[in-house]
Amino acid sequence: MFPSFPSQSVKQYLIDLIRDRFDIALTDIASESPPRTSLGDLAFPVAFELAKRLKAATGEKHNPRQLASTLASALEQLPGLARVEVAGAGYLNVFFDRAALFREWICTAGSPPAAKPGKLIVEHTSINPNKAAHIGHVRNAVLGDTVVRMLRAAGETVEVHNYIDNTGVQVADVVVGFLYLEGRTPDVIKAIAESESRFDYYCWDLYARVGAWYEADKSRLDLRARTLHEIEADEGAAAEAGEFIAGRIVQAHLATMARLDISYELLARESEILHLHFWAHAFERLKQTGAIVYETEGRNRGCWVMPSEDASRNVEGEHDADKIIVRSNGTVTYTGKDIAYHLWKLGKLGLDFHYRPLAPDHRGNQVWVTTSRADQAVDPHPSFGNGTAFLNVIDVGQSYPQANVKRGVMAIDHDERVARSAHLAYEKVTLTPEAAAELGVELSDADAQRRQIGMSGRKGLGVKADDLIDRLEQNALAEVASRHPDLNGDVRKGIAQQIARAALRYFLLKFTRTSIIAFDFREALSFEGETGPYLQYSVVRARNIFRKLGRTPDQVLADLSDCSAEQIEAFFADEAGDDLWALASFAARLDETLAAAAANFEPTQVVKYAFQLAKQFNLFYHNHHILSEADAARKTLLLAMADLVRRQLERSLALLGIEAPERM
RNA sequence: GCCCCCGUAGCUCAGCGGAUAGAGCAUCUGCCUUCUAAGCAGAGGGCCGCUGGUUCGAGUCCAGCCGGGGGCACCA
Repeated sequence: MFPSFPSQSVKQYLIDLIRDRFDIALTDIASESPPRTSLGDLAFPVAFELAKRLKAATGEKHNPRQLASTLASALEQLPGLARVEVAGAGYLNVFFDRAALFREWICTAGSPPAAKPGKLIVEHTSINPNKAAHIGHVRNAVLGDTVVRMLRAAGETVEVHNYIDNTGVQVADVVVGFLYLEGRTPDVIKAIAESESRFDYYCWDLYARVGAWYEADKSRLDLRARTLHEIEADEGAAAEAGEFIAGRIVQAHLATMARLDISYELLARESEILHLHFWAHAFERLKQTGAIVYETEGRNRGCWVMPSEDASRNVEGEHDADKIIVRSNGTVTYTGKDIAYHLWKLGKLGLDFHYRPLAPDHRGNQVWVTTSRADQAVDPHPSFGNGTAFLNVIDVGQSYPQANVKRGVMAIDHDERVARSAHLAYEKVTLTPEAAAELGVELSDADAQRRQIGMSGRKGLGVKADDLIDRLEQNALAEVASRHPDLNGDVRKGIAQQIARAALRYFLLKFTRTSIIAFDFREALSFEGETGPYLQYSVVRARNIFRKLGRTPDQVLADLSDCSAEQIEAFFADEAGDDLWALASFAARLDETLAAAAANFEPTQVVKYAFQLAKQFNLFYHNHHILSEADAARKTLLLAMADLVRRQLERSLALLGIEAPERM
């Protein structure tokens, strides 16, 4: 148990009360936070709803205010409440027993939530392994990683996958660049990787050059097709080069993500899905269940298609709503392969990968990667797959194929737990014209008129993740050095890294998933205002109070038993006491915030809560100089407040993948 | 043509059907001999795109429209 607001128990009591008194069955009732603390801790507009339901049931009109008043007198019997008031046109405002709740919050130490059944498989990052990661990829990874942290904190078992498309067009393009544009052999590519300090940056540039090279002579696209085929068949120099390049770039991506405290349990590679014939198995299943049908006539003649739920949408001359899974030439589409992969995720394929260990991650946890070679397989390995649902963090542009994948999987396994599977779609990161200019991009007139410019790996246009993190760390280091000249270099560097990580993660999470982020350097590089470092700073301030005091929070909290209920009551009594209570009770609302955020897969809700809590804490810090407080009991209570908020703030930050340094 | 997302302060964005719509940035004004000013306080700034509808109550739900972005392959 962590400190929490007892809104659920009050709500349930009201539901029962209404059922007994009025014979009206409400499954859930709305509650809200009153606009001011003086109006109470919880408000229920339930009397309005009740009046409506009573009128529908009996035909009689009821005054909401009167109903609220009836409910209020009954509700006051509930232990833990100080009083209940009726306000406005019929609001039921509940006031908690502050002294009792505060003592409870201070004493609840916190333990993990009860484990929920099943296993969620979260796939995120999944960057094409052919070039350095850019800020858009980082949004994906930070979002996915944060959702994983939230789900785990909410009691879910989560397995984290990073899908490696090592046999796709993008890898093929870089292979074409090395083999044909630059005329390298696989051995020379390996030598370049050794001599270049940033192989991923080299590939970034090369990929852009290949795009222009195709553009200059379209017949070169034949090389892409040939290379892609060789990679898929695992033959020749192209396959060797592709395997090497993808492997190296994946290492670079893992290193970049480690800087943001992001890691994975399994890297699932597309090459295995091909070589281990996942599709052949899935094909049989899909045919058996009738999920796909063979077309003998019409536009899709000779194809296996997944019929649209709504056949009327197949209009002559328009796009076909049926999704082709196997082409008339017998080859399978991406959607088909992805259905096979997702059937594996749910343990419904009847086939498994082989696994081999990769290096441990930055926290020392073993990372595994799939392999198609039985001789490379290492046993024992953790049990991968067999999930009850999958969650895919993929940008919103993939909504249509993702919907088709889920449809295909559900056709075979329509378990309600599987139905929880979802595409966690998020919008892209674009560049402001200013940011593009700073990257040295020449804008066309049309682009200059726009408010945002899309990033393009193909054009080499984008903010590289490591460049941005470097700048953040550099700026943070300069700030730390000026504030703490006494600290040694390594400590300063460590603090700067924590600050940089917080700034970037917070920046990417403060926008809701559906909001396009127009990347602006000034905003992203800021450490002031609504930023990650602001939150860290709040925690550091709270810790500094105890450091200066020379006692630990536990020692101080032991003193709390010396405080009488009357003293705590008095502490929260007057107008200033209302403000103190507002802070304490807001700090107790993390769990309900987390529950809502996890249910919506929306980290922004935690972000806004944490920022709000930090802001309120900073005001408290400013208004109450704790260490100079003369009244011993009051000082103890102020310290207890500071520690309660600090604990909840640190928990909130941990959900966001942010740690507060000891000093900053 | 169909589908999805967005439209809220000068800018960037929050806002579970509920009480007087908020924050950061920017502008202006105060506050460092104190537990760190990466901070705090204050001021100005809003037909919540438009029009209807549902509701005791709509920025929030529904319909239509306007504007911006994305999607609708025998590509991935």
